[in-house]
Amino acid sequence: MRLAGSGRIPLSFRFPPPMPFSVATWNINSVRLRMPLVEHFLTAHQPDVLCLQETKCPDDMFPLKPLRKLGYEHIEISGQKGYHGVATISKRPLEIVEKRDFCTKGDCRHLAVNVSAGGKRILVHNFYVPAGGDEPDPEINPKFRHKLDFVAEMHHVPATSGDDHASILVGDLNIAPLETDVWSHRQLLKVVSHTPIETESFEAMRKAGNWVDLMRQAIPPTEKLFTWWSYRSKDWAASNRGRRLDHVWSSQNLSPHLTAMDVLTDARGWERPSDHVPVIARFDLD
DNA sequence: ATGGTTGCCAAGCAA
Repeated sequence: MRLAGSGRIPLSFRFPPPMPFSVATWNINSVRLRMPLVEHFLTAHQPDVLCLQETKCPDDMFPLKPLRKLGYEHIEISGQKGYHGVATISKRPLEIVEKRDFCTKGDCRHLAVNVSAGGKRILVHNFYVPAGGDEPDPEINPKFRHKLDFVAEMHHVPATSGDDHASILVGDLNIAPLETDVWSHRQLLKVVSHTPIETESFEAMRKAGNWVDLMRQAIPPTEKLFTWWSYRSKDWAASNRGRRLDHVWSSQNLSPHLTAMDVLTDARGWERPSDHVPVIARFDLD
């Protein structure tokens, strides 16, 4: 959706003109299988930066060539065979900052890069938080324990900012924090992704890092908003049992510059789709 | 209440 007047100076009077900048996030669920969809998405929507999760692709097999051909010449990857994996793809130069091994399990679930835009250095974190298995009890389910530990460690990822720098955090965070982030709050209270222990730690983590939830800045928390629909549904659109598992956050100094938040729900209906859809945050930077 | 699908890679495991 587009935001109405942001209270700033009208575009037509601004000099120098604002610099558009956009960041997208998408859990692609196998980047090699879905390269045609990635290429279509980049061609149609032209984000400056695309953060992918669940690439399921070793680094030496990552499809660099077709992305470079589309003008995305700057690519940082952190992949492994079969599972997990993140990649950050950009039209603008990237500087790798960190691939952090949260919970020291050797999983490829995080990648941080710097990108310059509008006179600012922007630190972009790309995250793939563990799904956590089925049983929402850390005592009997090690995968849920891992998820809680991972989010606890994310409490120490701050939204660093200043006159000349800012931060963005995106990714599949595998938690739907608000009641309107799931199709039925009541029916999902004991379902991993929406349990109180997860949603409370999630919101505490966001506040501890001084992050702004840009999706909910753009789209009122009273509205249902989903980014994921299970494959285990005959008709995902008709039943619409979705969840908001993918997120876009920024530092406080970037949030006033947000101009649009596009959740590409249609992508769930593309041929051989991911179960997640892309989300694009658009900014006008000074 | 249970099982429903997909992708890895070739049997379950993870989601």
